[in-house]
Order: sequence, then C-alpha cells, then structure tokens
Amino acid sequence: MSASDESLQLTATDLRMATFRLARRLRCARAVDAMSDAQLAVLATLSMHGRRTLTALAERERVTAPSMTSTVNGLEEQGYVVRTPDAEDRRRVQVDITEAGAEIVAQTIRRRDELLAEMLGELDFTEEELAVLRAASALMRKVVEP
Amino acid sequence: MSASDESLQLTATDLRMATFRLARRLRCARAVDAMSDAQLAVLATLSMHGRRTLTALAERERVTAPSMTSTVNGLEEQGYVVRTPDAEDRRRVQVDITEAGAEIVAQTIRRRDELLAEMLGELDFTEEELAVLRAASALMRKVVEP
DNA sequence: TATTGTTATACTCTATAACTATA
DNA sequence: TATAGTTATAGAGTATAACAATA
Repeated sequence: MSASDESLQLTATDLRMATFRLARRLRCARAVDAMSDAQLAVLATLSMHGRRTLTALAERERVTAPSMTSTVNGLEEQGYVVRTPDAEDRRRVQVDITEAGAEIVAQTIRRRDELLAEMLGELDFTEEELAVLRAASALMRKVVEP
Repeated sequence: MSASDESLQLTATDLRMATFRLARRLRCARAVDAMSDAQLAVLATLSMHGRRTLTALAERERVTAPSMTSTVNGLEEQGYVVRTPDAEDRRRVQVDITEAGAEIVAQTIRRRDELLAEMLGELDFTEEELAVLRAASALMRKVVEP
C-alpha cells in the first residue's frame, strides 16, 4: 500500500531541507579552485557517459546552447575536454573528456567523499544509522532517475 | 559501537551522489524566475534567523563583502529587503527582510516541497520507505549542524 | 525549413584592490 | 589601527537575438 499525502508532504519538507544543506556544505570541497560547478558538472557527465554533442550537454544541464558553448570553451582552454567534428553530421561537434579532465573529476569526487566520510565519522554513527543513510540514498536516486 | 571506516566510505559515496542529484533537480523549482540562488539563500537566512549585518550574511554564505553588497543591492531594488543603519555602531548596516521577501521565501519552499512530494508520490513509496527518508534526513542535518 | 553551433550583447555573481566612515 | 561597508574593475555563467553551416 502506498503512503498518505500527509506523510508525503512531511517527508518532502524534511528531505528538502536536509538535501540542500548537505549539498551546500559538500560543494565547497573541490579538487581545483579554478573549476566551477558548471564546468565540473559537464566533466562528470562526460566521465560517466562518454562523448556528447554540445546540444546534448546543454539539455542535460538545462542551460542554453550559447551558455554551454562558453562553458566548453573554458574546459577546452584548460585542456580538460576536446572538440571533435562529427563525420556523419557535420553540423555537430562531439565533446570528449581528456585524461587530465578525468583526473580532475576523480580527484574532486575523492575529496568530497573523504570530507563526507570524516563528517560522518566524527558523529560516531552506528552501522545501523549508516545503513539508514545508504537505504535513503537508494530511494533518493530512484526519485531523480525514474 | 561506532561504524567501520569501510562503511563510512561506502555510505559517503552513496550519500554524496544522491544528495547532489536531488538538490540539482529541486533547485529548478523557484517561486520567481528572477530570483537567483544567491538572493534566495540570503532571504532564507533572514527569514529564519531575522536581521543580520552585511558582514554576517557574507560570512554565512561564504562570500566576500563586496559580493554580498551586490546581492543585497539586487534584493533591495526588488523590495525584498531593506537596509537600516545601526544606531549603536554607525559603521554597520542591518539588513531586514520585508513582507514581500518573506512571501517569496514561503512560495519557493512551498513549490519545492510540492514538487518533491509529487515525485515521491509517483513512485508509490510505502510508509516504511518514507520513514527511512525522514530518519536519514534527521541524520543528514546532524552532519551539517554539529 | 529545421537543426547545430557560434557570436554579439547584457545582466548577475564572484573576486581582489582601493577607498570612506566609524570605532 | 582595525572594522564595516562601498565602489571600481575584471572574469565566469547565464540568457536572448541574430547568424552561419549543414541536413
């Protein structure tokens, strides 16, 4: 049986507050200071899902094409991505992550995970509490990836 | 007994991914399109904690004073905050939220909660699953507010 | 004609440096 | 001298509008 509207609303409020605060705190931990959120999001997408066209990246990040052009320009200047013309459709430009770009993503993820693991460790959580957090994480991912 | 390092690291990775994705998704829901994240964060702080000096706001948001001056200028032009000189220390400027500003915060929170409640509802979560999310939310808030 | 991507232009947030006013 | 806040200036991300190249 599914849950009541009241439970849904209470849970939504709790989860929204907790999610925003934790995200805000973790966002401070970056591998490279010169890396913006926008640039890192593009690199993370390319790292996970491989080459993408500029339009596909813009849609995924929910920004306009000119905005994504600017972000990709910045990444290309730093050597973290390369543009490759598409042989089949010459209007298209494929964006690929470089080794340096992949390394930046890995460093940033590692640093953020270490920070969060330290924060969790300082509170002396029990295995049961950590299990609750992992179970909730799985549910949260179902919410955003239906 | 507290948890093992391995559990901490696994939980941290799960929770980081879930938190960023959900925050990203929810951030799209705003009461007013002209309201930026920076402006909304300031309004939310004032709404919760009352009047603050410009420097106090800058420290809380982890931005520089000139940056906060600019953000507060934008909010003041829209009528969401007012600056009041401090009688005791005339170097200081107190920033207060207006009724219009408080209404914007309330609207945005309401809209985000409704969006999240809908997303949760579409997945037909059970009461037990919602309870897991609420328990995790409480733990997440302990992490950021020690 | 529609799609893909870029350039032009403008606004906001951000930072550092330099400044004013006050303590 | 130190602190609170502003102004000046510059860089990045965002948007809309207009454009070129290709389908």
